[in-house]
Amino acid sequence: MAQVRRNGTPAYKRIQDAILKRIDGGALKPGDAVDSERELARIHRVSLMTARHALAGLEREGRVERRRGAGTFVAPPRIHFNKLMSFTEQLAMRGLTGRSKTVSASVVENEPEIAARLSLPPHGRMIKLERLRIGGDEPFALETAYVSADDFPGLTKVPLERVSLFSVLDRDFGVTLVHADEEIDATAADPRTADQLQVPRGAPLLRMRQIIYSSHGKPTIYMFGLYRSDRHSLLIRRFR
Amino acid sequence: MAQVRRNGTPAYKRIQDAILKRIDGGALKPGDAVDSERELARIHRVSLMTARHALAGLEREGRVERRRGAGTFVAPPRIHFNKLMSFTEQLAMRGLTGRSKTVSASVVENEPEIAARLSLPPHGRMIKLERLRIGGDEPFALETAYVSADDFPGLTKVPLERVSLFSVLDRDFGVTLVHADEEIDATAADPRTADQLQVPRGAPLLRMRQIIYSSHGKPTIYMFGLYRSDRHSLLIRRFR
DNA sequence: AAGTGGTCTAGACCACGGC
DNA sequence: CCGTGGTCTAGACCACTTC
Repeated sequence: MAQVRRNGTPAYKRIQDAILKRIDGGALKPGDAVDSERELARIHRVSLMTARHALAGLEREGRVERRRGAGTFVAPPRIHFNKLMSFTEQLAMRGLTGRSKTVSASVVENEPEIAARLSLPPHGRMIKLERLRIGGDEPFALETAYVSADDFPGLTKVPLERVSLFSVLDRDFGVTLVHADEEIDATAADPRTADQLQVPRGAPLLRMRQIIYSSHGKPTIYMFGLYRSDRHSLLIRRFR
Repeated sequence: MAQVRRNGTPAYKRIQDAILKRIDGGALKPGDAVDSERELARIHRVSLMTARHALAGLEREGRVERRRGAGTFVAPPRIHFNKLMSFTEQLAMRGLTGRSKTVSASVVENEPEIAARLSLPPHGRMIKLERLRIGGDEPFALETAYVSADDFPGLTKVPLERVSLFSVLDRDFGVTLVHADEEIDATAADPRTADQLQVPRGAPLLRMRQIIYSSHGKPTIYMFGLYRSDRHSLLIRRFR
C-alpha cells in the first residue's frame, strides 16, 4: 500500500524539504550529521528505500555528503561556479549594488547572423538593447542583448534601469532561463567602446558572446558583452 | 535474498554496462528506445527497483532520457562543455595535432603566493615548467605549470615534449586529476611574451590562472597561461 | 487498453567506519 | 561491536503517453 500523499507531494520530497529547512534555517551547519536513513524512515514513517531516495537526491544536488559507514553530513556551501547569473545577481554575490544605463533600445530586422543564433528567420524582428553596466560608480561593461520582438511584445516599454532582463522575462512572460553557452576571448577596445568604458584605446577587454536558452532548449537571448578586464574576471570550474 | 554477485560488480552496474555497450557499439542510436524497466528486470533477473536504479544512473550521466509514459531513450551525444582537458586533448578534439617547446624547467623555492595556492609552505620547493604551445606551426599559448617538487620527484627528467603532463602524473605517479578552478581575464602582451607568441606588443591576450585538483580536493597543479586571442577562445556552459 | 516511468513498502544481507 | 550507507527483492498502486 502506497503512502497517502497529504497534498500530492511525494514522501521523499517532503523529507528533503524538512532537511533543507533545517539547513537553510541554520539548525544544521556544514559538517553536521543529518538524520540517518533509518532515523528518517522511522520519523517520517516511510520505508528505508524512500528515506534513502530522499538523501540520494540531496547528495546529487550537492547539499549533503554521504560517507559509507559514517553517515550523512551537511555539505559545505557551494561556491557557485559556472552559474548563469544576471548582472544584478553577480554584483549582489559580491556584496555590491550596481546600475545600468540604457545606451539604446530599438527594434532591428536586418541582423541575419544574430537572428540565426536565436533560430529566427534571417530578417526576423528583434529587440536590441544596449546597456552600459556600472558598478561602484565606474563603468564596468557594455552589454548588447537581442531577443525576439514577436515573442516579447512590449518589452521596450519596460523600464530596465532597475529590474533585470532575466526577471522581466520570468515574471512578465513566464520564460525561465535554464542555461547559456558562451564564447569568450580577448579583444582591444575600439575608440567608441574605450570612451564609454573609460579605458585607454586598445586596452584589453574580455569579449563574451552568449546564447541563453530557456526550457526545451529554445535560444532566447543573444548577448554580446565587453568587460573591462581590470574590473572583471571569470571564474570557471571544469571537470575531468 | 540478495542477488549473488558473480564478480563483485553490483547488478545495476552490470545492467548499465550492458546498455552502454549497445550504445557505444552502435547497436543503439540517439533517440532509440532502451529496454524498459520491466524488460530489463526480466532479462537480467533482478527486481524492478534494481533495473530502475540502473536507468536512473544512466539518466544522471546524461546517457539516456526517460519520459514518463513513453519509455527510456538514448540521449543525443553530449557536447563536452567545461571539460578539463590537456593541451593535447584540446587540439585532438578539433582534429589538430600540436607540439610544445619547453622554454624552461627548473626548481623554485621562493614563490610564496603560488606555493600557497598549492597548499605548500611559503618556501616549499616546486617544479616550474614553462612551455610554448604550438598548433599548426604557429605559437598558440605560453603556459607555466607549477607542481610540488617533493610530491613528484624526478619529474624534471621526464621528456614532456611528446607526452602530456596530465598523463605523466597519472601513469608515473598514480595521480588522477578531477577538476580545476580557473580565473580568466584579458591582458595586453608584454614585450617578451609578444615576442614568443609572435604578436604585436600590447595585443590582447586571454590570461588564465588555473588550480587543478586531484582526488580528495588536493590542489596539484598551478597553471598560468597566456593565450593568443586570435587563435583561441573559450567555450563555457553555465547553468541557472 | 496497454505499456511506461514514478513512487513506495517491509523486509534482507553486505561492506565499511569509528569506537 | 554497532551503526552507517550500498545493494537488492517481490511485490504494489499511481500518473502519464501512446495507440
